[in-house]
Amino acid sequence: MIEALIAKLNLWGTLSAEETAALASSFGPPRSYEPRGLLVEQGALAHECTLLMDGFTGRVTALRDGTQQITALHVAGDFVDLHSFLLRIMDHSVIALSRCTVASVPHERVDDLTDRFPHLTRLLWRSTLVDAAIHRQRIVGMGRLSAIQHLAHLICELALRLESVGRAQARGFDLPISQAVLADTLGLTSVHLNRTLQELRGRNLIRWTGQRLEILDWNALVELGDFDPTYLQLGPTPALRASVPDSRLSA
Amino acid sequence: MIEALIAKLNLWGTLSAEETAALASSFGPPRSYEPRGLLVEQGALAHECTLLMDGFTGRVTALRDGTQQITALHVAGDFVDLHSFLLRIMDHSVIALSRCTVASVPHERVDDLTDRFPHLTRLLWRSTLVDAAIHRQRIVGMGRLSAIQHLAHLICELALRLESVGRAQARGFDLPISQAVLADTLGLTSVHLNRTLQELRGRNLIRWTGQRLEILDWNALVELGDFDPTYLQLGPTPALRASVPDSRLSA
DNA sequence: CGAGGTCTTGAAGACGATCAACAAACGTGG
DNA sequence: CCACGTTTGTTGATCGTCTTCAAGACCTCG
Repeated sequence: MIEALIAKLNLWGTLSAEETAALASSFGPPRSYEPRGLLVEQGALAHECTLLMDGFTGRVTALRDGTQQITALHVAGDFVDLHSFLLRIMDHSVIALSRCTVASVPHERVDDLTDRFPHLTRLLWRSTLVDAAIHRQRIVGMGRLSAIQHLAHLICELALRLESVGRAQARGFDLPISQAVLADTLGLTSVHLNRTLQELRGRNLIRWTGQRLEILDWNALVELGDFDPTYLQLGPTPALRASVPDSRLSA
Repeated sequence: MIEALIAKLNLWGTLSAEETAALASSFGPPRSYEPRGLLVEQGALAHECTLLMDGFTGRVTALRDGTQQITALHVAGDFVDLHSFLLRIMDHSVIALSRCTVASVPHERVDDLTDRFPHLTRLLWRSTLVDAAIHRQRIVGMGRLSAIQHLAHLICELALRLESVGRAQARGFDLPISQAVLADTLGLTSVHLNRTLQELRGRNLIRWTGQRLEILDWNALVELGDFDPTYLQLGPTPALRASVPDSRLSA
């Protein structure tokens, strides 16, 4: 269950057997949430950090006027609130966007781990830095890209993040979330997101039927969204992607 | 010079004399930049972390089409690229937005500090988590607030961040940056930012003549921008703010 | 004094929001 | 297995915020 996390951390700097064991043994029993389930509440005092093992969750901040903005999407292997360990009071909620399963580590345990394992600490720290880099891409997308460009960018990002934990293939990935969620992520209305999605389908770049999002033209998506995967820090360019035929060139 | 940083870290968990000394002695000599000066380049391999001691810098990501988005503003006491220590290759540039002075720590030195001082490590880590929280507020602002609301929010944020390092008073603060910079930060055109600024001035909320930004009605700005300072993690509500008369109530 | 950057203004247009209604899909219980 | 209510997806028409393009005023500093 937590192999996704271990694999992710190992991508950046190998964990010793001792570190791996200490980390793996820190998690409590897995538990599940239904879509819309609340994992952590905005304003609450956190006392544990939660790892997403399967499904999708998101960071949601609710506005006075009743609207909400999703500031981050999480995939398997992501900590949904590792920052709560040092920030304690949550500046946003975390909710389930699909059926999902998670496991948690008490803050005292993280404290202990960071006291004993500087190397592991740096790797955990690093994972929060990648979160921040992803935030920045969202800012760029909202500030300087059009709706369709930003959506293309987000799809590329999700594809690579999911692929890095074995949850996506070159052809596509499961994305069992609603259009409304995607709209709240991109800062659009669900009406406009729907139209943007149709545009993307009309251009034969993607297909998205219920669960499965199929990528029909990876290179065109990358081009459209001005997508540069460097910020995801996934190491050497994933082999899979490199082998996808450039259908734009052949078109 | 680096007291701003020390003070900031001490806000969250006191540093021992040894930790303070080790940190303080890690910085190289101060150096200065003129506006538009390039501190770190997008795509470059970083080998040191830079602390801003005075002035303003920003994280800039350049788009293919020639536009740019500023994803973060830094004030005195902020590390401009602490994340480069663990991410190495920069996903954005850092440029001077005003005349400013900085000092740097080699990555090896940070490595050494994080090996020896777990507590200090957590405080440094924490500062990057606050950066991320600020990113999230920018996302919320761009996604769900109007231009004038987002601008009000940003002004509130800058006021508190500057105040926490002694660079702002209740009446206002120096903000020697151009409107174009502010526009790139909020994801607007400079034309529209200018008009939004005039609206804010017209409502008698702020005055901004050259250098000095004067806050005429703090409470109205907070209300307009839906500003909740929790995410800045500045500890107990600053006394200064609490003592500002509520001119909206008295109006 | 000239030059470049910054600020300001106007007019027109586009992208996305809003409002409203309906269709389709889903899960649940009768 | 169908009936039902609820959530999700889709479409149309209109509106508004912000963009774009263009030009001119101002300002600072060599």
